[in-house]
Amino acid sequence: MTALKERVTVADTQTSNLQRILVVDDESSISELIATSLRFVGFDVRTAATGSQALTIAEEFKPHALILDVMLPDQDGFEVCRQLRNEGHSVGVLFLTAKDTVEDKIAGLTIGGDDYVTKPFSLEELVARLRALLRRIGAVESTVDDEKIRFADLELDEATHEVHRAGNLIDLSPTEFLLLRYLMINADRVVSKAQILDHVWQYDFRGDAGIVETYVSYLRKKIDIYEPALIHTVRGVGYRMRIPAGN
Amino acid sequence: MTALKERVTVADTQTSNLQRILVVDDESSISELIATSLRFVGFDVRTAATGSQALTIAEEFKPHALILDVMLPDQDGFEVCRQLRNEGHSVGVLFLTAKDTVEDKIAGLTIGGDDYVTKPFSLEELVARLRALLRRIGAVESTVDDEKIRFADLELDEATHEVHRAGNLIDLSPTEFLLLRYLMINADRVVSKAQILDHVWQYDFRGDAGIVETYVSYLRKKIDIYEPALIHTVRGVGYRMRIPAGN
DNA sequence: TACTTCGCTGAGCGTTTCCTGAGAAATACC
DNA sequence: GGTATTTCTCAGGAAACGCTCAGCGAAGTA
Repeated sequence: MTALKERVTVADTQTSNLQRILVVDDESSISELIATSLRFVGFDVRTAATGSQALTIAEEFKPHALILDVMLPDQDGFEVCRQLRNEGHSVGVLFLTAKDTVEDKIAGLTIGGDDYVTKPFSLEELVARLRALLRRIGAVESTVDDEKIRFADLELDEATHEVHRAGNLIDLSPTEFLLLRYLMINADRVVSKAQILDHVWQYDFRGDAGIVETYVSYLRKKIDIYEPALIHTVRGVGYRMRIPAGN
Repeated sequence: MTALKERVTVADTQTSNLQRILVVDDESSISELIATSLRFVGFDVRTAATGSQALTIAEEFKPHALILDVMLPDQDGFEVCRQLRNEGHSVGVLFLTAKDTVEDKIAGLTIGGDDYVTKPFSLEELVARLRALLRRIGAVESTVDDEKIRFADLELDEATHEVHRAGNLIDLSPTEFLLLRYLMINADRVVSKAQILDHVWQYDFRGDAGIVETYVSYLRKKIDIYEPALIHTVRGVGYRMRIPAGN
């Protein structure tokens, strides 16, 4: 599951064999952000701004999963979900909620394999959660993908949130975990600090790109105390995971 | 009986080899909640809102068991049960009752292998009771399942409600028991506090997720006074049962 | 070599997350 | 009816985390 494999050119035909995701949010900036990101990693994406629009599009698009804001102008996300399922569609739903959404609105969401992500989120996390959801509801073609990403002697397990290097368990904070995940997915490619910021940090982060340096530093102290070093900086460009060549 | 084995992709065909459960409740929110949850753990589920509808569906669906509200708009659950059995169907029935249902209505229910659960219930409990019922009436293909869940030197017996660690009997309250059960079923995976709340607590619980922390604390004081500690918190994500690696 | 830019990392601080004890309220038990 | 158990809330404190900043070193440039 490398980035290269994911970077498929998405034909906008109905009959692609990609996983179809319907993104529903009334803020177009949000839905476009998500849509662009999902298309880039190989999903077939449509967007809707209202609940009724979502139902109409779902009718013919037949998405494998929905990313659904709970706050919509016409009806709330739960209602959309209910109607959709009453019509027999068995889609997974990833709800988007504000951080301060009253807890009892969220109650029960995780029962059927659905999940929720609070705004503001980071794209890495959103995609990871979406993939986990698709796996759970069985919409993925049983890839041997056992929820693990590997590079060299590094192993990152999405289900347990564990990272091992050369057999040793490594303890990472949530942000460190997301950063490492992003680097590993893009192994052998250079990723800029701006890219990292856009994917790993929440989309409303307004800080300096210098924080990436700090977190790369943290990571190196945890995973590159082993030989050989895997995280390499490409001066003036960004960072790159790679196995150093013999020379 | 691990969570992974339960996480079967549910084909929506009539002729699956899954256990068939008919859920009968006039509140669609309840029946949908139950149906979703049961489908997720690998049952083939149908729902009905009235007694007569239940009889009609049972005719062709031939469920292995019913989950049946005793309060239905047209006739009461016992009557539905009686009619069904007069027609020769030998299904197990798990009744749903309000907490204040007069005891003598419930009396005698458990004689024929049936059982009842009071509303509001927790999904963990409902599923556990349903499984026990299916075992009793012999509808389950005699899995070697001896009603015990084991993890490391922990042993949880569903039949006796007893928990042992390293041979020592451990006394748990009902909620502690359910929580431990949920953690053990999902051993080696991270479960979020939201997931725990949705599965272990009653569906009408409207409190803070902080209560999960409290109960995890109780559990630790009872089962993790032994070495090694099995309940681990994954900061920012949730909890996880695991045997600490040697290193 | 001297200068400048870029990146690395340790220190510090405010915030969040988590743990746990104490006590009130509800429930079950005798 | 009274007692014990259980459930739940709350709040203090400890630890982890996210982030900023500043100083230092390394890499590029003239």
